[in-house]
Amino acid sequence: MDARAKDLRIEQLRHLCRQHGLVLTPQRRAILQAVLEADDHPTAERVQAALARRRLRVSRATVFRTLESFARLGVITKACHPGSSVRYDRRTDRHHHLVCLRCERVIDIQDARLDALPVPDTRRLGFVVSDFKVQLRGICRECREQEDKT
Amino acid sequence: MDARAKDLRIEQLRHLCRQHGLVLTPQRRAILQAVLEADDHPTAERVQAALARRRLRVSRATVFRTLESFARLGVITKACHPGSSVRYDRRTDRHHHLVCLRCERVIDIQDARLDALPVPDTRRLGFVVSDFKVQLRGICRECREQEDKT
DNA sequence: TTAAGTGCAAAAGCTTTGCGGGTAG
DNA sequence: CTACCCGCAAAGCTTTTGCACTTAA
Repeated sequence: MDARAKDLRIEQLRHLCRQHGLVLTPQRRAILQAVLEADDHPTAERVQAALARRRLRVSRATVFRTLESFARLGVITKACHPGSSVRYDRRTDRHHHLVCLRCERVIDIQDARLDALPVPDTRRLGFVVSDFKVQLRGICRECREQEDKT
Repeated sequence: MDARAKDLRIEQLRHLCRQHGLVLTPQRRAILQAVLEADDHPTAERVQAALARRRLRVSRATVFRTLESFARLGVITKACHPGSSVRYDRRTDRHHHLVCLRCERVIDIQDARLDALPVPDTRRLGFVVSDFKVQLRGICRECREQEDKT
């Protein structure tokens, strides 16, 4: 993600914080930056590790609390995945995911034809759809190469 | 799920076990039955609770191990979801999900037009797609009603 | 019979919570 | 000033592991 886009997102965060009576602390800013720099749908733990690499110590509790509140604010989203720890996605725009069933990696893809899919009517279920996402499930390159060796 | 369909799935499990040198133990059979009877993409813990309701005591470790190996065998699948514990799906056929962003509930839907989606070419990424699934994200009826109260 | 599976208990990993002290606005 | 936020540490979940005992085929 380029610097310009990152600045915009920080600006957006500043706005949302003001709007919701939250303080834009250095920790919050750093956590958002770390997520924006990750393209691998990181867990809280990986976000903390990325901060540590930059010599920023932020407590584990703060990382968890902050990511959760960012997701509530809509600055970032939660990625759906088959594993067992929450993963966050820096993207809030429409895109789709390749999900590796072996290593549980999640890879972003863009595809105009998928964006145009016909959203079914879910009103009779009382479910209000705000967005959609296509998951293409399969095996990633790395996992296939690993397999070939055995 | 009707009795006939359940029997077929147990038969399928027997086959797969034989094929992979696994023993079809009473625990494994009971765990599969419990998953087949659940329509809510249960966690390991909920599967164990369902067994307990039927007065079947199966250790936690066995439930975890077994669900994991069922998913590897392809008797059941793992559901992708935004939360923090693994959830299993009794369905192995193509279908789609409504995901509630508030309570993280996952609801199955069937839709022929979604089934007919144009799958993009991911070969240049080295990713081999075996299946796909559409996630419609939004807020479920229960969560909206809850919200209206406040 | 005997390889494979299970239960148990402990360890390991993930997430939340309560609280006292610190800080932005 | 004052509400909000952070770090810490402990508690609460979820999942895995090692090992001795049991059992299905």
